[in-house]
Amino acid sequence: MTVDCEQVLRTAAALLSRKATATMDEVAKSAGIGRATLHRHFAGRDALVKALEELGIREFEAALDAARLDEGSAEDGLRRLVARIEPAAGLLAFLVTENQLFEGAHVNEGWGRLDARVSAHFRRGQQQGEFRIDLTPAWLTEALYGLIGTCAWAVQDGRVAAKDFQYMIVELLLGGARRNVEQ
Amino acid sequence: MTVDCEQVLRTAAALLSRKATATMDEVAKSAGIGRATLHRHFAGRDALVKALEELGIREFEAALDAARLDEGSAEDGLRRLVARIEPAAGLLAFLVTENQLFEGAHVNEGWGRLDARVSAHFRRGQQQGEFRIDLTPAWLTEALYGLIGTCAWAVQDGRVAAKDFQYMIVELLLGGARRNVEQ
DNA sequence: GGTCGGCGAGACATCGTTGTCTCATTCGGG
DNA sequence: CCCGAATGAGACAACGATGTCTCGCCGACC
Repeated sequence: MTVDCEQVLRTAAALLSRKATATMDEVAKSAGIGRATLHRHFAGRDALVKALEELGIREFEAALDAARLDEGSAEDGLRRLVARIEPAAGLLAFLVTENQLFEGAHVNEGWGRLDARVSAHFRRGQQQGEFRIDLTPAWLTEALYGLIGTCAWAVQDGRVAAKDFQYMIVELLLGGARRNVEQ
Repeated sequence: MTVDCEQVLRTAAALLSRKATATMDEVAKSAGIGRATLHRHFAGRDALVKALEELGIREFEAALDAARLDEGSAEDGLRRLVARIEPAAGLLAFLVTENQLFEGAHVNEGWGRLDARVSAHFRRGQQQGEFRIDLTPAWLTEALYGLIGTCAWAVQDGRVAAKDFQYMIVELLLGGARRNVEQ
C-alpha cells in the first residue's frame, strides 16, 4: 500500500508540464492518491517542485552518461543525447520554464553541472571543426533546451508526430532549415 | 493625468515575461499606478492577460507586415521578420508559455492567422528550393517561436549578448550548428 | 477660481489554495 | 488472527490574491 514516490513524481511531472498552475489537489488526484498523502511525502508545493527538479537533473545526468558524449563524432553524440532525453522531455520543458520564474532566488547547482557538460560537448565539436564557431556553446546549449521543450509541446498538441521528435530537433539544430544544394 | 493603457500593457508585459506569477499589485506598482486604477482599465487578471495577448498578436502581425515576407528570398524575409520581432520578443516568450497553460479552453483565433502566415512563408521557401522539405513548416514555425523565446531569456540572463539576438536565432534556424566545409 | 473627472491609497469581504489535523479503513507482517 | 503502519477522506484555520468600495487629492477644463 506504500506510495511509490518516484511514480508520483512522474505523474506530477506529466501534469505540471501541461498545466504549471495545477493545484496540489489536482496533482494528488492525477497520481491517484489523497492530498494528505501527497503532503506526507512532499511537505508543500515548493518541496514538490524541488523534488521534481532533482528528478529532472538525475534523469538528464543519466541521459548524459548513457549518451557517452566523448565517444565518436560530436554530431553522433548529440543524436544519442537527444534520443536518451526524449522520455524526460516533458519534465525538462516544465523545469526550463519554471526556472524562468525563479528571479535569481537560488538555482540548483545541478543545472550548472549539466550546462557545463552540454556546453563542453558543443565546444569540443567546435574545436574538432564539426560545429560552427560563430554560435557560442552557451547559445547552442540554450537552443537545445528550448527546442526540446518546444518539440515536446508540439508533439503534445499534435503539431509534430511523436516519432519525429528526435529527427526534428537534431536535424534543425545541426543542419538548420536551409537546403544545401551540394547535398 | 489619464493613464496610458498601452504603456501599462508594455510594462506589464516586461514584468510578466520574467515573472509569470506576478501579482496584480506588482503589475500595478511596476507600471507606477495604483491597483484600483489597474482594475479600472482591466477588469481582472484574465482581462489583463487577454489584452496582453491581443497586444502581442497586433505586434506580431505588424512585424509580419513590415517584414514583407513575399519580397525577395525566403531567407531574407525570415531575417527581416526576426529583426522586426525583436522588440516584442519578451512579450512573445510570455504568451507562448502562457498558452501552454490554456488547456484547450479557447485559443485566440489571431494565433491561427499568425501561424498560417509564418507557416506559409516556410512552405514557400521549401517550394522555391531554399529550405529543406524534411522539416515540416509547422515544426519550423514552432521552432522559430521557441528560439525567439529561448534567446529572449538567454539575453535577459546574460548568456547571450543582446546585440547577437537576431544573428543567433537566424543563423541557427537557417544554417544549424554543423559546419559546412565548403563554406 | 470653481467644478468635475480621474487617480492613489487604503479598507473590506470573498474566494481559492494551502497546511494541518483527526478519524475510519485497509493492507501487510508477525 | 491480531496489531500496527500507512492511506483516504474530510474538517478546519490561515494565508494570499482578488474584486469592490470609499475617500481624499490633484490636475484639467470651463
